[in-house]
Amino acid sequence: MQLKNQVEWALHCCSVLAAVPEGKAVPASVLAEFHGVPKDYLAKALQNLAQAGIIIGTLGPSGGYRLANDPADVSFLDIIEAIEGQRSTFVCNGIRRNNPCLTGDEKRCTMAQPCVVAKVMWDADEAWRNHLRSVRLSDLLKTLSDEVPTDILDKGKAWMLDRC
Amino acid sequence: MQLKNQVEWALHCCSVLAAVPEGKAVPASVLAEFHGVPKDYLAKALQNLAQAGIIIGTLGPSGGYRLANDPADVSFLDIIEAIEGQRSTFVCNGIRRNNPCLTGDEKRCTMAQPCVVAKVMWDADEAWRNHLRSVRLSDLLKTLSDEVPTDILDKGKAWMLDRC
DNA sequence: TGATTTCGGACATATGGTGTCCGTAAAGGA
DNA sequence: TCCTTTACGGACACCATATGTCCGAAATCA
Repeated sequence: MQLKNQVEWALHCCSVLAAVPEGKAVPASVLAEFHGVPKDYLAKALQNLAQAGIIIGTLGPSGGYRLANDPADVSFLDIIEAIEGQRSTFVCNGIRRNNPCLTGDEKRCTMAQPCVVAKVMWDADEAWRNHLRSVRLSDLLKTLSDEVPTDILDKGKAWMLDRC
Repeated sequence: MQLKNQVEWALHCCSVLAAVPEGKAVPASVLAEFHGVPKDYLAKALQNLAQAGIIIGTLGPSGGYRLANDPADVSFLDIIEAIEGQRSTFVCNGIRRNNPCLTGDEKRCTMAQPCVVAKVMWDADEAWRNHLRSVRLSDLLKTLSDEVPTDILDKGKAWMLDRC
């Protein structure tokens, strides 16, 4: 069980878009070159982010992507769910139903209430999501400015502004 | 991103083994029929559980599987990791390294400290695991005896004892 | 000895992640 | 108006993994 590589790309791309001056649009090709990932495949991930309303794509020269909302309003979970979908990591196939020593009525009675195994798994998923919901892009930017040398951060920004 | 079906099967199998009288061994074929899943593929999952030291397999007639430890000492996480492995759901491919506007020295400096994006993701994984670590097979048995009608539970136990 | 069981490997198939390519439409500049 | 740039959407190929099946070997017990 493993998240797609696109999740890592999407998180880093959103981090970049949050750091870029408001109004500037960054083309997918620039984001791809900056992160060293295949442009066409990254484009798919960016399309998903756009469909989820996290970023906005504009056409034509000087077009590209920009954040749709304030970085404080975008959580890690928003970005991850835009790429991975919202379904839980655990799917209950209801194998209780296959119990060979139950009558039809008893099966219906059993299946009427949720599976206790599934409930534990779904609670764990909820703990995972709660943590990811609590971290916003603004928090990420703050941590970055605290932990990464200023000149390296500025170098990246300058490189980015130079081509959008 | 989705857990294997084998995880569901393994959890339900361990639940059954925890409910069976001590000393009794349940063959893989019986567990497969009880849950209505393919025997040969379930056998692979049970082998993983055995290698992880969660269950013990004994050969020959009247052989089969039994729990290796007290149900209070077996967590959901133990079972899941035996099937899925222990690696985190998020893998950091270090795309920071690909930043095209950094010198070799600056890349080394950047990569020296952990990626802040990855740290958030790993913390979320840890929250997931902490919840699964906190739930034991004994808790599951207790919930089952609370929420499932006694006659249905007994019917299953009788069916199981009848063939092992 | 023969039946039963786990164990381990080999193999086939299905599904989904990864990556590429192409045509279309929209936007801006010459 | 024409050309370039961009996002958008679909189609396709490739590959890793999940799923499922089969077989032989070794161990155990009647």
